[in-house]
Amino acid sequence: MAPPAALLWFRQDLRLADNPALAAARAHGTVLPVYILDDADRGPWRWGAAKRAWLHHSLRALDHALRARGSRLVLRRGPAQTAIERLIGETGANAVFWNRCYEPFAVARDEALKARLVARRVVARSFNAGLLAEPWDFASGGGNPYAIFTPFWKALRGRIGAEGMPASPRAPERLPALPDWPDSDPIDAWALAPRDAAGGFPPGAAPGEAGAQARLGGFIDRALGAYASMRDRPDRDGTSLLSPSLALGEIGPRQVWQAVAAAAAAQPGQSGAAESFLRELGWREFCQHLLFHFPELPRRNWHAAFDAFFWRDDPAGLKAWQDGMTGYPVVDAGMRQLRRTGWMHNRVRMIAASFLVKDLLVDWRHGQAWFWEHLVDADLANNAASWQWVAGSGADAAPYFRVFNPVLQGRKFDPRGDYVRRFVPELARLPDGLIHEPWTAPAEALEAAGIVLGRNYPRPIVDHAAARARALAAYRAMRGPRAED
DNA sequence: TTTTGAGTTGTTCGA
DNA sequence: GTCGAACAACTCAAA
Repeated sequence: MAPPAALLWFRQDLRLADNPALAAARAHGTVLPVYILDDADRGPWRWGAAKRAWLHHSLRALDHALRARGSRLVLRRGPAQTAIERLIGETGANAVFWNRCYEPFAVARDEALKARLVARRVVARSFNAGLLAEPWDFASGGGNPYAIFTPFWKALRGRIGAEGMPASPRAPERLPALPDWPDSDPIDAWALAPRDAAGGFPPGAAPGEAGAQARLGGFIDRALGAYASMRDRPDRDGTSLLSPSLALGEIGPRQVWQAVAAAAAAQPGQSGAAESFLRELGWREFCQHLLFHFPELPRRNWHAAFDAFFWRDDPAGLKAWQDGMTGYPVVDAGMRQLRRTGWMHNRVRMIAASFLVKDLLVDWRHGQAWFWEHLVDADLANNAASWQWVAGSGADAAPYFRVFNPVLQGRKFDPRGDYVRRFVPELARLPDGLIHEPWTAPAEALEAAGIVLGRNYPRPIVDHAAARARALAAYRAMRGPRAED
């Protein structure tokens, strides 16, 4: 009789290397790799279209890699607990291994599942593959979760510096096949990548573990040295573009850390750049930390004072923002990059988010929902924490009076307008000096560029100076009642 | 317990 | 054109 199988439940860890649950499953016995499409568990935070499309290709890549090792990926859908118990019944598996997820629903679900499995005498063990440090790993001196990034980062950075990074398990070379494979859903039946979403990925990024590794290596060779300055330039390929891979665990933060730290050690001139990059990994950790300790983060203002904020109901403005038709070129370029590629440069995310929240005074949750649907790297913690950061309602957030000026930001970070030209082609023929504010262009310049404002490119839907003043007034009004106490 | 220093990413205004 | 200050208080983290 064949030894009982260990179920390896893939979740947001779609890789074979640096996968402690896989290593444990393999040590236990024959491995049954399974992925469960758990929409039923996720409530309102079912993954959006862009991420589902990425997931489709990532699962195919994972199955391919498993088959190259003599195994395969079994696909099931439904509530995870039902799917897992059914698989145990079908195969006689006596163990389940997984790497932890930290969204509130996942924590609750996995805890309940573990208790249930243990009661049935099934081994259930979980591991950390997704974070440098887990949310319960450390707290501030007072015992509270960190709420400010810098002390959080000092503590995390200091610990890794002192203790080093635990070694990552390697990808197994072979994974023995089961004598009988349980049924698997055909992936096409899941319709994760409908035709109109296909192909819309950022150039240079490829789904799957191998794609993530290639991207990391290329980034370190090509862009790490200049990261500190070039990371802010949407017109350059200066970022790692690893966010979609990190979001699904095609690569883990420890792998990224180790590779970047090794590059910095080999070339000491890069250590400053490497530190600034590692800091961004730190922000990812911080966001996870915040969500874990404040599960309401995607729904409620972290600063309760913002519950009294007066958001405008502006469907037309929201639609113009979503469509990349605000009349502010850098905002429109970003929003169109998002629709077309499923990704937006970080600097432009801030500019576009600031525009929605401060220039239009639209509730940050509307922006959060749009990003959730359209980002291939959608991550509940990053998305919620970052929108609240921009809105000013979040932990360690931008001060309310910090309102991005889309013209100045465009001139500063896209100085030649190359980024705008790529995504807003109707402006491509405007000279560099006018491309971030076409409404100020002389009539002959517009004519020469083939632009008729209001016809083939919109006039600004709000006047930024007036919108800024309105935003500051709205924030003052929010604070006002407290001042009278 | 109290105190002290500090806090990702900006903009505008006036000297 | 450049520079520093104001913008607003508040809460967190650590001593």
